[in-house]
Amino acid sequence: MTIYNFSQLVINWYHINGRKDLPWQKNKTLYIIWISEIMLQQTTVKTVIPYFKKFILNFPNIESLNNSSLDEVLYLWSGLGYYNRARNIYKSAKIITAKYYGIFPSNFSDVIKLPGIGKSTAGAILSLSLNFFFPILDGNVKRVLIRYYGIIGSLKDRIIEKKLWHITEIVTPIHNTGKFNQAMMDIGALICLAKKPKCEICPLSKRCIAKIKQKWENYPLKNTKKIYPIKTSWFTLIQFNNTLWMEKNIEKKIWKNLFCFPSFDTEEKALNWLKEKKINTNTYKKIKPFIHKFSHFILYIYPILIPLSSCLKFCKKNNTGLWYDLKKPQHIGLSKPVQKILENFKKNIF
DNA sequence: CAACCGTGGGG
DNA sequence: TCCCCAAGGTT
Repeated sequence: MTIYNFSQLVINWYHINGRKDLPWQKNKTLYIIWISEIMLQQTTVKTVIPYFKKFILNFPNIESLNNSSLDEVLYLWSGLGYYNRARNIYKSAKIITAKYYGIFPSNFSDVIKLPGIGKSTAGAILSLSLNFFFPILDGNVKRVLIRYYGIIGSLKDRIIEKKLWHITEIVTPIHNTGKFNQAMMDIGALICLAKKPKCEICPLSKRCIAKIKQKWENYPLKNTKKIYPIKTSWFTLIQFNNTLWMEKNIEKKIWKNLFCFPSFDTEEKALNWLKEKKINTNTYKKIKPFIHKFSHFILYIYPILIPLSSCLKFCKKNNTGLWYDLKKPQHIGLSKPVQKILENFKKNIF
């Protein structure tokens, strides 16, 4: 099959079956596509949609982002994960304002220099928004190509990665690049599923090597599974009336710049810290522990509740602590476990 | 360059 | 329940 036929099959399929009504497809400006592409990194469409709508409503353009605070951006990102993406969007808004007069750049070398934008995302932004000729290589495209061409290997293999880039550069058409790229992602997300692909409705099944060999499970080869370490964290919920004490994660790598309860990897450290702050540790109440799974480790969270009868002053470097008001929540970034604890607290479960 | 960076959901 | 995966990029 010629390359022309490959891209033509994909584009023809797109005209009938492709997704054209996603929230970021109504007005495909560089800004809209940029935000959506960042949100969609390693995240499903279903999860992204409500976050995207809320984000665009609050930040309709680069200027609004530039005039905002990082806390406000992280507030709208809370629960979505991979918070570096939000920090990079904020950084990018500053860069775009300073370097490009507030207008999102439209040439590849400028776009890819922005933090959080790699080769594939840069290509996606420019092709989906402006129909520029740039190939992409996301998880969807990788899976479609690796099956269609019957490539033996793991997605983590650098050589496979390079080979796939070479192929996507060849199959991507010069015209209708935007439609083609969208179609490849649609086929990957709706048909060429990781598990149980729907080959019977796939426009590429006729010459797909994985389909012909009846071995889609082997494309791509599965990675050897890793054992994830287990870590523990004691969350100290210091309560005064309707407020809880929180501190911004500065030095911690995880949940950086988000707010969290003072946390310690052992109960002893938590108790010592409380004693340092002259808080009576005889009255604290243990709350049911729960597990939070990350992509690379498992965290056992042990919340302990310490009600105060009078408000204490805490010192935190750079004034990055605050009394979180449950009745009038500050706009700050919160991780999922912290959000869950706050919800339970509001429901009076503790 | 392998490890790091979150979270939700499907099978 | 458990395991794997999902529109990646950075260090």
